Amino acid sequence: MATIKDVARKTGLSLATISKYLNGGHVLEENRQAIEAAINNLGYSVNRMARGLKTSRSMTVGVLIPDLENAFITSIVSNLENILLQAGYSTLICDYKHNPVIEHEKLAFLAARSIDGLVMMPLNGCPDDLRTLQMRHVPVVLLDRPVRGLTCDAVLVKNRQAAFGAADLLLTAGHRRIGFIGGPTGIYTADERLEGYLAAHQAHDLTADRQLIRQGQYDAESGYQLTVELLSAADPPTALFATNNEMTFGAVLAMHTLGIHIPEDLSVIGFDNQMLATVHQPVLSTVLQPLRQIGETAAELLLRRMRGCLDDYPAVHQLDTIWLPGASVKNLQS
Amino acid sequence: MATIKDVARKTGLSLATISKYLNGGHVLEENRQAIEAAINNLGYSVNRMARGLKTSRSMTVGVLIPDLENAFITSIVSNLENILLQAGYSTLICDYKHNPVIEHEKLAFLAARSIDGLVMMPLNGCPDDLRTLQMRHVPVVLLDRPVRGLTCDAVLVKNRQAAFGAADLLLTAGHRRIGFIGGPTGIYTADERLEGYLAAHQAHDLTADRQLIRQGQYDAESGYQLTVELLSAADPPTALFATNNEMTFGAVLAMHTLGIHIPEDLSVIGFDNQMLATVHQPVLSTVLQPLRQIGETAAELLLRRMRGCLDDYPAVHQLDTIWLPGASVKNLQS
DNA sequence: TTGAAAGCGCTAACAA
DNA sequence: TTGTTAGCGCTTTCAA
Repeated sequence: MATIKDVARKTGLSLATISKYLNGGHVLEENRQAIEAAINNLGYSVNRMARGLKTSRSMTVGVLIPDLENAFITSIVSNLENILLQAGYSTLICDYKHNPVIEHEKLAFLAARSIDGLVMMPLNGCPDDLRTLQMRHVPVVLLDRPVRGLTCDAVLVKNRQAAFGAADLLLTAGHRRIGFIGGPTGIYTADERLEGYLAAHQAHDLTADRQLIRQGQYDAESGYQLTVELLSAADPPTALFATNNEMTFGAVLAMHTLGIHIPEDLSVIGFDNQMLATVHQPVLSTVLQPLRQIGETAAELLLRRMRGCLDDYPAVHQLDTIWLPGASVKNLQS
Repeated sequence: MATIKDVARKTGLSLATISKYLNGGHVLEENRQAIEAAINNLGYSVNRMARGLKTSRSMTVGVLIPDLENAFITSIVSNLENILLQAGYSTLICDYKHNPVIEHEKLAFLAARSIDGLVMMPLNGCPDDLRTLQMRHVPVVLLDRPVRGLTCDAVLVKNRQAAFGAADLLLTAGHRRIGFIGGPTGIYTADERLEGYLAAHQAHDLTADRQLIRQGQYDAESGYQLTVELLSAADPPTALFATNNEMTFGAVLAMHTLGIHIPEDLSVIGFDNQMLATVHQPVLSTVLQPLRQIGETAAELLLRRMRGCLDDYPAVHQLDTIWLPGASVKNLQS
């Protein structure tokens, strides 16, 4: 592989001049041409490791996510990557498979990789590890949820508002028994979504039957299981709100297994699973997160921080969700 | 950040000894303990860029795929990553969005990143770029399809056999007009799958009606479009075989839009889209690719090559597909 | 605008 | 088993 030395030799200029050119410095026009010719001729390209060693910047951003097989997540990552790449950064994507042990390991892995920044969708979040990173001036942007006890930039969505909207829509359609398939207590998004559901009931001067509120692990299995439980109970709901991507999948699977027709037998609102929503018959009314906007917001925030701008630190963006209107809600009034 | 020098100073040993320890060399027991103590104490970790500069290995593998939002692909990547990570490699994942221009750009990007190996699911494949990489002794493993005119390791599946099986199943069930939703001519997997379909007809002493064979862009839009065309033709098929992940999605969407019932009105066999297949009512009989096995086979092959073993070069693995039995095929005989 | 030279942190001869 | 040393390719003072 050609090095900067070869370019210097070929052009008769010094290392310093070539380096200056490479880094956008000013060089005499005729030298510029000579350098460019030599570079093309030799097929030279900068050795990133040498540069990184010298500058102690890797031009790499770590991306830590719970699942690489979830289109909801990878869509965000794809948008992130686009923008970071344009700014000259590579992304080192790691997947912790919803496992807090792996989460910690991969965070250590990324930290040892001398990343210049980190975007993370946390489970536990490993606040100590993140704090260490921040102390080394590696900016961190959280996705989807904050980490308790950690001051940090974050890009979130308006979970409460979204869940309120969904429940309100069902209540307004005359439903009084609305099953809620939620995530684990203590998980930020799960708590927020449940609050929104409860607040909608209050707004209608109603109290939700606690029996209708079921909480699982935010995975397809518990979505399935809880739906079966809810629907086979003595006094089943007339509507169901599944509150994340996986649980929506599990819930729909359960309804199919039970031979339940949507929306004749049961009205349904889903969350995030756009593919399922559109392919479902009828189309599933669904709360969608603004994946593109989440990715772009996070990327731009991180880039700003990596440039050293801490103006609005900590910035917590709360984005609006998107309503995908379907035909899975039956109006009981009409 | 602590360096190897700090560890040397703290232990009173030389740089070389520390380096040897770091790289698995033998060191006196008491020195070992001293080194480990110092490392913990200082929070030392190897500077990858310095090491890479010296060894000219980045311990990074490039992964170039057409789409990061496709669970069929990211599932392979996830399995790949697992194994490579265990072997100490990071993966640099790039997504070219089914765009040959971006494909070329990202390949250049990866090449400039001094990757130690490349796993690629090609569109054009950029044989010249890949050849350049190979000449630099960067091993390349192709996924899903070979690149014309390039000698290269590859991990493929038995497309012909899978398509033969699907068509044979429909023919055996008494179907004589089987719509084929295929990919573009010239694309390896598309050609192979079409051949399998045709061969099954031959095996039944039948000739497929050319009107029933439609070829699109392997995307959801053409899957939708071609299905609409096929079903609104004068003499529509009684069965349909969609031959990739996206087209299966498009086809199912089209049937729903047209109000066609599966399998009463039309028998259907899909490809790859496991989520859709299982959530569909009834479950869609589907050809699945062995995602885990593909990822693992590719990772192990690449690791072997990166270790310098070229024993069986070029190795072309042809893996068996998996049959997901559903209830979407109606038997016309009974 | 250009050049000389030091040194980033590490590995790998080679010598002891 | 341990230590000395050169140098990987680059950036960046500092001086010219």
